[in-house]
This record gives sequence, C-alpha cells and structure tokens, in this order.
Amino acid sequence: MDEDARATDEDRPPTAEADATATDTTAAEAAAEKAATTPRGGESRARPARLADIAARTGLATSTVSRALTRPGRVHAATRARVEQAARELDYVPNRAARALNSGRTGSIAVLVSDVTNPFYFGILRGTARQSRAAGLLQLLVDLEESGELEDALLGRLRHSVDGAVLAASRLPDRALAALDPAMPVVVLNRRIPGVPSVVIDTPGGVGHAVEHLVSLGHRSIAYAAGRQGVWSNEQRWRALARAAARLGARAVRLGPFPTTRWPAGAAAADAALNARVTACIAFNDVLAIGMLRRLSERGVDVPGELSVVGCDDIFGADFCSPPLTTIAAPLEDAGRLGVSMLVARLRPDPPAARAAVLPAQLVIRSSTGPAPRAAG
Amino acid sequence: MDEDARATDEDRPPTAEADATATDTTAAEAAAEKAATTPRGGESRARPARLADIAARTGLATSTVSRALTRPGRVHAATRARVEQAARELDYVPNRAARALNSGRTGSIAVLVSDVTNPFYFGILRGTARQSRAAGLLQLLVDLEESGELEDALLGRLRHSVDGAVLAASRLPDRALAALDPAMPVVVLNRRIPGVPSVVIDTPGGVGHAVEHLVSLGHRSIAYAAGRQGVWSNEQRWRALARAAARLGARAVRLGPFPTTRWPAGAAAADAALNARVTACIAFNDVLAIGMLRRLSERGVDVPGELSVVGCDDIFGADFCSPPLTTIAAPLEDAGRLGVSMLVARLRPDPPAARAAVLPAQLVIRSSTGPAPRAAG
DNA sequence: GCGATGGATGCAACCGTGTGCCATTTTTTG
DNA sequence: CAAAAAATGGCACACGGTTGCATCCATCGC
Repeated sequence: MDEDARATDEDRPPTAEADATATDTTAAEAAAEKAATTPRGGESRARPARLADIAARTGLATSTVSRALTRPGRVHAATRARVEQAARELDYVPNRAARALNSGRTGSIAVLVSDVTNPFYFGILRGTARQSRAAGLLQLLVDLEESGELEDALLGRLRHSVDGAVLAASRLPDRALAALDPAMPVVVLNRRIPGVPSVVIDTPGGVGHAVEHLVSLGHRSIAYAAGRQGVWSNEQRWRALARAAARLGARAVRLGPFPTTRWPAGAAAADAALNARVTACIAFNDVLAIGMLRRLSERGVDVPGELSVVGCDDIFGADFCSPPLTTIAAPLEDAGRLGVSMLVARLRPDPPAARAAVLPAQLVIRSSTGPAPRAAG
Repeated sequence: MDEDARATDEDRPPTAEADATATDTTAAEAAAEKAATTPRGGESRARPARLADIAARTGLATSTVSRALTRPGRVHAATRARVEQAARELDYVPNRAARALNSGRTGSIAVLVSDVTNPFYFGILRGTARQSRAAGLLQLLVDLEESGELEDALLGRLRHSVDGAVLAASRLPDRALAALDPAMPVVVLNRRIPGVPSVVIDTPGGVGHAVEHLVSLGHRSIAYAAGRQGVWSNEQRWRALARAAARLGARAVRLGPFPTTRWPAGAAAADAALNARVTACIAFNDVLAIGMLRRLSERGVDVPGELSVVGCDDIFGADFCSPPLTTIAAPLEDAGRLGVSMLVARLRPDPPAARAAVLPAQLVIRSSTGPAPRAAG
C-alpha cells in the first residue's frame, strides 16, 4: 500500500520504458513456487486443484466427485455437500480444456467483426458480451480488419475451437456461410441468408420513415450516399429509399459508393451531394453522415438550411456532432443479445429451425434535418 | 445466388420474427451427416479429422504425424511432406482443447475491460486484437460492466482457461492483482503496481503541457473535473495539474468526482466549473469533457470565449464534437499492442522481469481552448 | 427370510495431442 | 567390415473430466 504511494512520478519525461522496482519480489516469488510443487518437468506455476484432489480429500472416486458437481441429483445430498465443501476449500475450478476434450463443447463462442474500431460494433459487442455471460459462455472477439480472406481462414481454424459464432457483417458469400453451418453453428447479423439464422435490423423501414419526414418538410430530391458495393444492408437501404421516394413522388439519386470506415469518406460524399442538386441526403451509416457534416461545415454549407442530412444506426457521437444528427437508430445491443440467444438455442440438442429475426429501427429526429430551401427542386 | 435475390422484402412491417425458407435444406443436410459417420452416441456433427486419421492415411504412427507437424526437424523431409499433404487433403485442424490439456497452454488470452461501450477501449481493443493475432493467440473479450466483484469472480474462473490476461482499468486492489500473477500472468494498463508488468500512458505529462498551453493563453485559474475517486489515473492527472499550476503561478481547483461513463455526468461538471470562477477546465477524460461541452452549449456559454475545456484520451468523437475538443491524445492502439507483447514475453519459458512501459501522450489543440476572457482571473 | 428393486458409488475406458523412452534403420568412422 | 553415432519412427502414457457399466448396499414387498 505504501509502495503504491511511491509510484507518483508524473513529471518524469515520457521515456520509452522505465524499469519497475520489482526484480527482487519476482525472484522471491519464483523461488517460493519452485519449492512448492513441481508436477512435471519443472513447471513454475502452482498446480491448480483437480477432481482427483477433491476425491482424495473426501475419500470418494473422481467419477463421484464429477457427478456431485455437475449432476446434483445423481449423488446423495450429504455426499454432494461434502464435495462442494472440499471444492471450496481447494478453490477448485474445472479445467475447461479437459471438459471440452471429451464433451466436444468448449463453452465459448466467437464474435467476428469486420473492424473493431467501427463504432457500429460497440453496441453489438455489449449485447453479445452480456448475453454470453448470461449463458455462461466466454466470448472470443475476432477482428477481421476488413479482410475477407482472413475471415475465411479464421473461421476454418476456429471451427473446432468454439461452439459457434456470431458474424456481424460478414464478407463471405452466401454459399460459404450456409456451408459453414453443419461444422459450426452460426448466426449472422445484418444479413439474410436462406438456411442460416439471422438477426436483421429493419433499417430499411426506418429509411421509409425518414423519406416521409423529409418529404413532409418539402424535400423533393433525395440522395442516397451509398456504402461499400455489394454489402447486403447497403442495397437494402437504397431500395427502401428508392421505393419510398417513388411512392411519395420524390426523386431518388444514388451516389457513391463511398468507403465508410475512414474519415475522408464523408468529404467525397458531401461534395457529390452538393453536385447532385438535391436538398437532402440519407447516408449509408452515421460514420459517413458525420463525415459529410464535417465537410459541409468546412465548405460553409448550412445544415439543414441548404442540405438536410440523415444517417443510419445512431452510433456513439451522433448526438453530439454538429449539428446533432437525425438518424435511424438501430437497437444494436438488442441485436447482439438476440444473436447470442439464437446461437445458444442452436446449440441445444434439439435445435429449432433457422429463422430470421427482425428488429425495428426508429427514426430519431435531431437538428441535421429541416425544411427544404425555397429555390431548389 | 438466385435465392439471394429473393430475400428483398424491405417494405415488410417490422414484425418480431419471420421464418426463413430453410427447413428443407437443413433437413437434407442433417440426413447427409447422419449417413456419413456416427462417432459416438449419434452426434449430429461431422467428425473432424484427427492426427489418427492422418496416421492411417499415411501409414505412420500418430506420434510421428504429431512431430511432423510441430517439430519439422525431427522427422525425415519426405515423411513430413507426405504428412502435410494428407493434412491438407483431410482439412486437418488441430484440436485446441486436446493441445491445451497436455501442454497447459490454451493459446488464448483474456482482455478485461470495465465497460465495452466506453469509447476509451476502442483503440485499446484494436491494439490487443492485432497483436494477439500476430502472436497466434485468440483474444477473449470480457466486459466487467463496472463491477469489481464480477472482475474478481471472473478472474478466478478464467485463471486456468487462458494463458494470461490484459487488464485495462482494473478495479481490484493492488494486492489482489499482484497475488494473481503466479497463477496467471497479467499485464495491467493505465496503472502501476510493483511487481506487475504495466503499460502506462503519460497523460500526466500531457496535462503539464495543457496547463502551459492554458497559462500561455492567459488563464490563471484552472479547474480539474475529476473522475471516479480512487482511480489511479484520476489521481495522477490531478496531481500533475496541481503541480504544473503551482509551478506556473496559476490556481488549481479540483471539482467532482463525477461519474464518467454516462452522459448526464458532463452536465454537473459544467455547472460546477461555472460556479468555480475558473476560465479553463481540464476534464478527467473526453467523455466527461464532451458532456461538459453539451451542457455549456445548452446554457449558452461560449466555448472557448468564456470557458476553455480540455479533455483526455482523444477518443472517437473528440474531433467532431462542437467545438472540436482540445485534448491529450493517448496512443491507445499502441498501448493495447504493447500490453499483449509484454504478456507474450511473460509467457516465454524465461520471462523477463516485470517492467513498467510508459508511452508518451500528445496535446492536440483544437477549438475548445482559447484566450482567457479579460474580466476573470 | 429371501429375492427384487433402485439409489449411490466405483471402475475403467475414452476424448486428441504431445513427448520420453526405446527399437530400428541409416550413416559415419576407425 | 565392424562398431559407434546419428537419424527416424513407434509404443505407451499423461493431461483432467465425463460416462457406460458394474457393484454394492439398503429398503421394500411378499
């Protein structure tokens, strides 16, 4: 404790490294360990308790101990109590590897995201994290760094290391994902594939509402700033916009595609929107939309006075950018939770048929949308 | 492929669930599997290839196959080629559980964060994800949801399931963390504990620069909007501010503590700063600072005209809030990478002594700081 | 009092991989 | 050409937990 107070050298210049004062303590620890138990080949770690240790302590067989801990009804109540007592005393923690080896279940799932730094995944990750823990599963986070090949390779190697996977925004073709299922149960988010359970957010429905919102404000020409070509949700959103515009007598223009993961993206989209003679623009996602806002601000374009901007997803930051962004809010945490729930259901001995869950999206109106300017069409 | 085109029903009302059209295909698949191999008790999954399968195919012993794949020098080159060929043909993937069981190494590490939705962790997670993959390790993401008890319990259960852990912002007391090390190697981020390897970002140094920046702009009274009491980095930053202010002849005021994970936090901090008769405020982190900006904007206070605001960390959003935030940028991805590197070094047979790496932080000047107003002092 | 019944427990065989030790083969050396 | 040395491959066991089957004992019914 008093050692802690000593470590206050905040005025030290930022050197690359600084040695801690721990050389002696670690040496002492190592010596202590070595003296304790040396199970095999001189390992330096203390040996954790096994079932056999509990068995020895209670005078039971390991099989009985195992049943006492995992099949409570299968042993005498008194025996069970004895075993649990001993387990507590020895600080017993079951070895997951051993359990996995003969049961085939690892007790963990993988969550694959295309890019961890994309704020879109924050909410999803929180949802998967919560539901995983609720289900007693560990969550492997795999960042694909926007690489489809990496995804393929990783899925192959993960196949037998996890019980299943949640794929948030996979890049693999439908066939590859559908083929994956027998080897490893999979749930996909934001995509619909026949035969694969999925969680889809009804952002297209929200796009319809956004178009209504814009048309009611007098907009008659609405652009769509597209994301990466071929992405399922990207095409869905464009179609929803085109359809709603047609229904309401407005003109729909498709711009792009624009990259949506790096900041420069929004600039190109903003310029394209200004060229397209529209009064409003719905962007594929909030990252793109916020990038547009920045560019428009740089160019001195008034939002929403001259151009209204709508985003998708309601990511972190959409409420404090300038101006606060009107967006189609996606229930990301719910989607993550539901994805894991469906995966867990899929892992049960009698898996339900693959289904596609649809979560509603809400149009959140902030300050980046307003009445259409008079002159434009 | 043509099936994919059919799945375009974006105008469908957002129902809770919709059945996929996959019942027949999954049934066919299941039948095909059952016909293939039924290893034990009629499992429904296809049996993955094992070493024994390669051995049978090549006419070698499993031990030789094992060595061919893991100890290239130990077998004849021709034998090794045969084995690798067979492994490819059978799509062999080593069973991690079995490997872990007898080697004691799981090939995975845990990364513990106190709250996944805190944008502070985004950069860190990307760093740990990259370095983990580079080291051939899987990364377990554990969200502690701001609960110290959960952390304690989880660390106990994880102890034998992972090779080590990176603790980003742990809540456990120093003693508990130091005691953890013999059972499970650990690297802590943003905290310095004797005997435990750590990666610390020199934000306090950056705070010093920020104070110089503010003083040079004429500020003489600077507030610190504190984060959660007792957090190591929080105390460090305050001390750095107080020390730098004393050195430069400015007055330092400590406000708070304020919660820094939820948005309402910033409001209280902003009001407190206005009451404190200061002209500038350095906040514990960017979440708090951005919350302050929002509140100040609501109250019609000009930033930086009436009050300058500085944040810490340079999280996602700090560059597009209004006004863009002057902040002390932390190299978060580097910190994550380095944390994993140090953990990996710790896992080697001859672990180096625990050391504390310090990464420099940079003051990034944007638009939330400016000259001090005339009247105040 | 004896056999049937069922609950409680132990035995032993797995799961798939890694590795120490030994047998065998091949190469080198005197 | 024989002996020594090196290279190569196989046997068997260990890792820790689960589970089918056998065993044992107590209780119950007749």
